[in-house]
Amino acid sequence: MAQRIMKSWEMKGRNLVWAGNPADRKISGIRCELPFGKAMVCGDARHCEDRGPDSEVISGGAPSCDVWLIRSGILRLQRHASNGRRQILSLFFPGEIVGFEGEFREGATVETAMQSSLCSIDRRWFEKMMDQDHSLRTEFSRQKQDQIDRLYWLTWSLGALGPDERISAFLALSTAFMPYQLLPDGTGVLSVCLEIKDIADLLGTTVETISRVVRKLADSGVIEIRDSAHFRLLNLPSLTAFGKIDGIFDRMTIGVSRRRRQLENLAAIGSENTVCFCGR
Amino acid sequence: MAQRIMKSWEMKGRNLVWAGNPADRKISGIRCELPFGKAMVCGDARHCEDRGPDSEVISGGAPSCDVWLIRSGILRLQRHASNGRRQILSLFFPGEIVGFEGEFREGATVETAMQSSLCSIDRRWFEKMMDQDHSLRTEFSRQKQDQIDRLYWLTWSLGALGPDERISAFLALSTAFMPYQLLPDGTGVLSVCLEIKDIADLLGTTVETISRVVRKLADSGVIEIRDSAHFRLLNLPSLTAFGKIDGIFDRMTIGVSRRRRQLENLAAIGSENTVCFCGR
DNA sequence: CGCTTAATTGACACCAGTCAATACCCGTGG
DNA sequence: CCACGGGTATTGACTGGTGTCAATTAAGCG
Repeated sequence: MAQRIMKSWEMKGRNLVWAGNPADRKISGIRCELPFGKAMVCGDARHCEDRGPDSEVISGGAPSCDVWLIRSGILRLQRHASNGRRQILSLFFPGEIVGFEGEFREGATVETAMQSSLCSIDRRWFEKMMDQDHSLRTEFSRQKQDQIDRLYWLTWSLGALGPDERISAFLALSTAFMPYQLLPDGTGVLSVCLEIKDIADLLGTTVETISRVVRKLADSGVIEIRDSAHFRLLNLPSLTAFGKIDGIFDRMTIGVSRRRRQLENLAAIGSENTVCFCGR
Repeated sequence: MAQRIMKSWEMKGRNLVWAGNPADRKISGIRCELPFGKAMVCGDARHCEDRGPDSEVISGGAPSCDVWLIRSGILRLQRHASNGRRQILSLFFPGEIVGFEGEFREGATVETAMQSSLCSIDRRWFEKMMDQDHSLRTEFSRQKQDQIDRLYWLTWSLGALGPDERISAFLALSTAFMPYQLLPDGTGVLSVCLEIKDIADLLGTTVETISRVVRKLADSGVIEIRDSAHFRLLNLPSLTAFGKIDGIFDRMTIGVSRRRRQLENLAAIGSENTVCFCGR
């Protein structure tokens, strides 16, 4: 079974949907929703979009009239420097809402980092709901806080850690937001679904350095390289230790995991027993 | 007059209060308040504290039962790495509220970066107000957004820019949150009220590099070094250009400036015509 | 005036980015 | 089935910037 899944990943290449939620397709094209506390944010199928990788979602200056809910995939917030360098400031994950409050200033853009399914929500309506519904506010500010935590980590590791430590930490964190197939022996196979260039630009380093560091990690027996996009993590604890995220791993991943689980449950049980507010 | 003020800065050294608001002392020891929209957050004098530099305000893991309003001074959010390196993740300025929502995780601490006046607010009460008062929510989320913008800038410049560019940008930005005395000829004298070490740890570099870069800037005629804490900025536009903050300078400083102005006005006009909710 | 501390300057080394060459993967076409 | 080509990943050689360490100078303070 694990073999079969691996196979499908290999066949589809980098841009894949989450493994383990075949039910995902059940709601595709019908309705996309997200429970926020007791409330439910949704838009109907007309406002769902499947985007290929590197598709622009929010462009710098222009204030979009829509807010976006990520159903699947990963978005990146990036900014280009005049020297041609690009820095990815943040990644956004399924269940998160982006584009509310003009959070993205001139020069910064939000794009899909892989094939993603997005759902547009009317901004006005969302604002109204935010003001009325306490549980929505709670969930939203929790999201915000998660994003800030990630940003804190990135800032900290860019400023205080070396590329090798950052990469180790990222690999460890990836187990929470990329396909990670646990094996019987406790190790697991990580399927990197981001382009290496994106990872390099996120971690403030280069693809060459990543390649070197990954090889060094393999040589020291912490990971095993299956191919350029699949690593078997032999020693996750030492990755987290070397990456200096011992104490904050859970805190940084719990939100993303929870939201993903919610989306999966939603797909599985259907939406008959949930309240649904719609922005259209 | 400008001379007199300079003198007083020199005499008091690094740890000074904002110049230009002598009225500040009027409310000291009586009451500290901050207008949030129509509402007003305040605590009475018993809950105001003057802290010297390097005083711990919020310590990592332990959840404080209080929220803090900064009346004057600057706080720093920092995190220590095991290699002894420290990264400052964010600075907080007068008018800002810190400590709400367990924003600061284990390992991270909030300390005063200079002499600061803080006002403690009851957490429960603040939560209640946040839920009831729309204008307070608006102001608070605006603050949050400002902080995130600053964090974005820091992340971006740590990842994509060199130390010299970061330092130039920081000098330019400093004109908005440190004493900056405009001179008739359009230049101005910046009084750096943070320790150099703090700046180094914020910008992910070292005091030596800062010293070298500052000298290079002086040699190229962009700034003039009066003493180690006072620089005359001869060419602010070229600082912002070299620091790559042309388009975002206003956006990054307007919030801090506005809040400072509000505090000054408040001190000047007194509080007789403002509504006051008190957390105690 | 001398002590302590911070700021500056200098010398050095090394990490990591840059550029270039090679190897690898994968699809195409013969 | 193999040969070929385009693109990506990897490896290598090199260099420059920047952190590190140490020495000097300046500043603050009793």
